Amino acid sequence: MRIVIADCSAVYTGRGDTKLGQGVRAIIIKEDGAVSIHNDVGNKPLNYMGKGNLFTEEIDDDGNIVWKFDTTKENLTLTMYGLISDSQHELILDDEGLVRDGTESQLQEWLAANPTALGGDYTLIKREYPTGDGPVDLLVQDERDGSYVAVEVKRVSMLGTVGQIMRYVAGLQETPEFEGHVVRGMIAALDIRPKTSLLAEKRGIECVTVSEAWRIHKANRSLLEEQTATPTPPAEEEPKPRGFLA
Amino acid sequence: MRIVIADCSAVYTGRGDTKLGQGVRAIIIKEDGAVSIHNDVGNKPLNYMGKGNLFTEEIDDDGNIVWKFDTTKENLTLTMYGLISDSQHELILDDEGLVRDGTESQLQEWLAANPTALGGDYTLIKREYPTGDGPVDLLVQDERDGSYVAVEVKRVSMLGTVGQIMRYVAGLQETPEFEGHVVRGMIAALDIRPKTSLLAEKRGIECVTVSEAWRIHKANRSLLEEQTATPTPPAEEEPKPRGFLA
DNA sequence: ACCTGTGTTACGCGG
DNA sequence: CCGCGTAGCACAGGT
Repeated sequence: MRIVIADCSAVYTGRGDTKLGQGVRAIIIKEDGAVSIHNDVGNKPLNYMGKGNLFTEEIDDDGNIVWKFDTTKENLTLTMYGLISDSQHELILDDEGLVRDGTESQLQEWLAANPTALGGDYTLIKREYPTGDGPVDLLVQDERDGSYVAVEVKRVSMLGTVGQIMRYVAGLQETPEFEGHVVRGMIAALDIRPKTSLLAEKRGIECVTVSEAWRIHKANRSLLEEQTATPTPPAEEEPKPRGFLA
Repeated sequence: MRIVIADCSAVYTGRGDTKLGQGVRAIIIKEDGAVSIHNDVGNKPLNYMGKGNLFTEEIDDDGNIVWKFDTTKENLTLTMYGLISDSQHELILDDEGLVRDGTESQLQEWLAANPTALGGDYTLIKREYPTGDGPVDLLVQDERDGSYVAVEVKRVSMLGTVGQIMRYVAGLQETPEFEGHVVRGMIAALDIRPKTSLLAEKRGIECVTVSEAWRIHKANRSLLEEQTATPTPPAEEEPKPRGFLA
């Protein structure tokens, strides 16, 4: 990783256009070619370019160093009027990398294995069920009346989720397989924003907050891990898809 | 800005949970307290914390330096097993900051002033029109048949836009003011993804790609700026919404 | 302080 | 390679 502190300005063209006036900033160039220009505020860089760009160095008419980072679609040009610091460091990456917990995919996995956590006698039809308008997170069947429910799983559910579900439900209702069947929409999330819940209600979409059940599940799970301490893998079998597809 | 290269590990809890194993990484602490931990790949930090956190330093039982960055809702703990480099730099920020061009809000402003660029005899009713399900970017009226059109403006329009419009149109159709009137939905964007365009079609939402007209508008605009060359402030006064400090 | 929407979102996963 | 959806999204702007 190369770290340069320099008095510089920058111009970017590509997905949008930006101009950055003169100032002293930190420029970070990573091993994979990714570059970012930081001021002394916030987490996001002012300008940046992903890996896979072509790096070139020139000197302009005024004797300033000009760095270019180009791809076929984007260009970042950095002009340096003065160099304050330039250092290189060898970073070592551990092979585990960053381990995340509590992601949406984990939530989805858990709900697929325990559909009753959705608050009814539900049976899983399929995860990532293709609706024709994109895949819905879970498709389940309500055993009480045989109706189908398209479930969108979220960590945090905001207004956009409602439109997303409306889209999926509309897609399913157009599918011949669901001719004559009732298809409803549902949001299952750790946190459903008040306005979202209101709007969902208006659109006939059921909202289920699963944070409490999830917390208990996680507690039990870590307890189990402690007790078993890897004598045998707990088999954690996922119920296999059923219904008309399979 | 303080830049530390160290052999370290990190634990984060808050919006999610993450664990970062031991490795040599770059730690950046900015003037406002924002901190980020970078490996040598990509633009995004492995771990980070926004400004406004409480920074504390301790020594653990093994003699390692432990840095904590805490807010009421989040905690980032960084343990350092070895220090490779530690430097401080004074960055200077120009008062212009980053100037963006081609943003969605500029697009919206332009289309509000030139609704015929939407490809018909349209008249602007209102920008950011409240639908009850959130404000729609533009509400225009089609002078040919008196129908109303809810326009969602995007730089790049993807599938989610369709659900967004469906939501707005549904919201408007429920409003008493539009009782008995036709309300349609429209996407106006520089780039509409093929699948998005297809789905929008299916849902009766019109798609207009305005990239060409926008390009011409921008060209004319910069030409105008050159000609006038600041004899009088071009009245074009933008309210000067400044970025970081204020 | 919370909610809402944009972003050169970045990034990973699937086709 | 592109499309699509998530993210500890970050961040700005409004209420």
